[in-house]
Parts: sequence; structure tokens; C-alpha cells
Amino acid sequence: MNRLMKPGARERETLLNSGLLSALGVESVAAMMEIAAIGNLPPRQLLFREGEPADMLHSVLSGYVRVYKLDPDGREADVELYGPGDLIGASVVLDGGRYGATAQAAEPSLIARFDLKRVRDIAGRRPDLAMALANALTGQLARAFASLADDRLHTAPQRVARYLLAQCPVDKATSFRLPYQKSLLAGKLGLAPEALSRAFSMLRGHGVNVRGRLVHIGDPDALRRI
Amino acid sequence: MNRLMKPGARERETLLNSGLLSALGVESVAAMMEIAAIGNLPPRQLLFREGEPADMLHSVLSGYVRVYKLDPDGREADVELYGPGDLIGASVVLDGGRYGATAQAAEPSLIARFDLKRVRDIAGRRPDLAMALANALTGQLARAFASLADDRLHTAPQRVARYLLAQCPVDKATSFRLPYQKSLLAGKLGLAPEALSRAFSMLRGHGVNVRGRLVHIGDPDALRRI
DNA sequence: CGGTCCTTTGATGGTATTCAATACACGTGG
DNA sequence: CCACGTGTATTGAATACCATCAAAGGACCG
Repeated sequence: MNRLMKPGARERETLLNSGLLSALGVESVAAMMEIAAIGNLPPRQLLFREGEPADMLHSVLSGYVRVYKLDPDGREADVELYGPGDLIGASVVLDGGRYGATAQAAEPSLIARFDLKRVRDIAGRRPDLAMALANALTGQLARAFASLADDRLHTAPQRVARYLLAQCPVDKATSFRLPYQKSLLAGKLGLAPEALSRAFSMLRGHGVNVRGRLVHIGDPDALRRI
Repeated sequence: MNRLMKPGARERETLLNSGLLSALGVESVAAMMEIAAIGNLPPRQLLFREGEPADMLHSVLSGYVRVYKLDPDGREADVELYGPGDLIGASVVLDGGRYGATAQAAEPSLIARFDLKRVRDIAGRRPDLAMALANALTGQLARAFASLADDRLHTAPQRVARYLLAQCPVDKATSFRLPYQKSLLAGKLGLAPEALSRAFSMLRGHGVNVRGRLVHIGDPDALRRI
């Protein structure tokens, strides 16, 4: 982390709307603000490594953070991708143990860090914080379960189709921009970049058009039937 | 659930040692005991279904509970397997929403149920309960991440080898019994039963011998090198 | 305008799923 | 105690799917 600083007005605003703090009472918010440190990360910077003693809780203010696990021989598998407002679930280590995965900024990112010991301390006195943590974790667990089932049940084109549908809630033709580069999306979906590319080109026959990060969905219903 | 009853002495004992209650103060334990209901499940009985409004928190006292997700066309993917002492993570729905997966007893099982509204109520007043929930959830999230990465990084024989090594912590030849049937294990590892069978027979060449539920590990080091 | 990184496309091999048929284990009842 | 039947496990063959390697094509930024 290059520069650490107290949150300014803009960062406080963003933090207030983040998943973790938005549900807290004013006093807990104040307590958390008190111990927040803001950091600016260049791409590829690591926030923490798998196996390190966990001392900080992390939350994304802007940008994206990729969390992955490593093979003995160096291969990586992404397990989650966090964006603005997200609490980094893998950094919630409440028992004072070690991080279970590695976190890396996927693009220039702004993140908030909280000393874990102090967070435990506050949460031990303030149920709203403990509940907010538990709540965030249930959401993350649900997402992890969904990924796991998705991996095991669906082929690459199906997973991509489902992702696209999740991005455009409207039930008619839409265009939108991918929020990050395709190699990141590939990792998130558990695919090699090549497989994502091939999935896109196969979906072209089902009303999907991709140019750069711009995606056009011609027929959501057709996608749903893949 | 066939019969619901207040916990007797034996069930209270088991509950006290379960992951959720073991870390609580006496008053929180009492409050939770107060609202606990014990149920005896026959195999294949469902505890809850994906999409149903969530009203109960579940914990396994004995037996095993399989949690899975369903495809539109009926195929199932197991996302977690819970045993004695485990809090069923997919039943921790703190926001009053819906269950995100289906839970089914895999064998005759004894489980404890807690009214979710009341749990939320207690946790809102008692930080130790909220923290115990958060703690249990971090563990589950870590396990889910591990499964996800395992699926994406390792082949079937490797996953099986890792599972076996995790069952026999000692670093020398050992024998032990699988705690459940192989089809369950296959689901847990994200494999079709046939693939598990083939993995076992390939591991035979690396010092693993399987007869029924009895497993003999001849050379843990060899397994680690798979 | 040039270089670097990302993405696409092609060819190949390994790996798991699926379907089908057989073998085995276990619990039940004769 | 043995015979039987149901559900579970194994084995085989064919197929589908994805990772990997290699190379060429684009996008983006200095």
C-alpha cells in the first residue's frame, strides 16, 4: 500500500454507502470511521497473501479486487471478485487466524482498511456491527455456493449467458459495458480467457454482440434457453 | 420433520459442544436453548428448499445433511455437506430473505432448529451470538473458497487424494472408515460417482486400498505428490 | 507511431460426463 | 443360515467439454 491516510470527505461518503457501514447505527459508524485508513492501490498490488497472519479488514471503495488461491506449482484460481462497496469476505478473519486466500488489486483501486483486532473489539460491544458482518458474510456465502453450483452444472457458454443476464435485469434488448477486462471476467467465471472468448463467439449466434467491452444483448429469452 | 421436541439432556449436551453454541456466554446459551427444537429426520427428508422464505436456522446434532442447488432441468450440485456439530450455513438467512439452496438429510439425522426471527432478535441484543454466527460463517466461506479453488485447480484423483490426506492427519500408514457413503463423498468433491470410483482405482497404484468404506493409506507422501 | 498487453483463433490432448450393463453389499424375510 | 431383492458401486465405451500451447490479430497508451 503506497499511501495510507485518514478518510477525507469523499471517502467517508463512499464508506457510508458501503455494504458494511450502511446498516450501522451512528455510533458504530463513528467508531469504524475512527479506525479506517484509506489506501490507493496500483494494479497488481497485493492486499494480503494466503497464509499470512490476518491483521486487517478490507473494503473496496473503487476499482476491483481479485481474490484467488494458489497451487503448489503456481497456478491461480480466482474465488471472488470484489467491486465498489464490497467488504472483502476473505479478509474477515475474526478468530485471529490467517488469511485463506490472496487479494490483489485488479486495477487502480481505492480501499479502506480496518484493524481487525479493533473491529473484533467494537463488534464484541456493538451487536449492530457484528450483525452487519454476519449479514455480509451470508451474502458472500450464498454467492460462493452459487458459483460452485454454476461451475458444476453449466458449460462455459451457459455460465457466460447467465452472467450477461444478471447484468441486464430488463427483459428486452440492451447494451452495456463490461465493468472490467475480459480476462478478469474469465477468472471470475472459472474459465481460461480463451474459453471465454469462444463462449462469446458461440453466443453470437444467439443474439449477443461483443465489441471490446461493449456488449449488446439482442434476445434475452434466447440467452435464457442456452 | 416428523417429530419436533424440546431438547432433552442428551441433546442439550450435544448442542453445547456444537460450533455455534460452544463459544457463547451462559445467558446466550440459555436463550438459544429456550428456542431450540429437536427433530429426527429419516434419510432423504428435506429440511428446506431453495427459494422458500427462510424461517428456521438449522444445526446438525448427528448424521449428515447435504446442501445442494438444482438446475432448471433437475440436475443437482452439492455445495456443502454438514456433519455433527455443524451449523448449516445455507440456513443462516439473517435478512429475512429466502433459502439459497436445498437441504436434505443424507442419513437418519438429528437436528436442532431455531426460529430465525428470534435468533435475529437475540443476536441483536447479544454480541456474542452475533459474533458466533459471523465466526461460523467465515469458516464456511473459507471452506467454500477452498472447494471452488480445488475444483478449478485439481483433477479428480488429486481432489480425492487431498480429501484422504485431510482425514488422516498422521504422516504414516493409516486405516480409517469413510464417514458416509461414496456417492455422498462424490457429490461433496464435485464428481459423478463413477469418477470417484475411477479415482480410487487409480490411487490403488499409489498405496491406497479401498474395500467398502474401509480405506487404507499406505504412503501419505506418495499421495501428496499426486 | 511503436510497443506492450489483451484478445482471438486454431489444433491438440487430457479429463470428466453420460449411458449402459455388471458386480457387489447389505438388510429382510423365508 | 441362506436366499433374495434393492440400492450402491464398479467397469467399459463413446462423447463432450475445457485447458493448454502456439501464433496472429487488435486495442490502448505513451
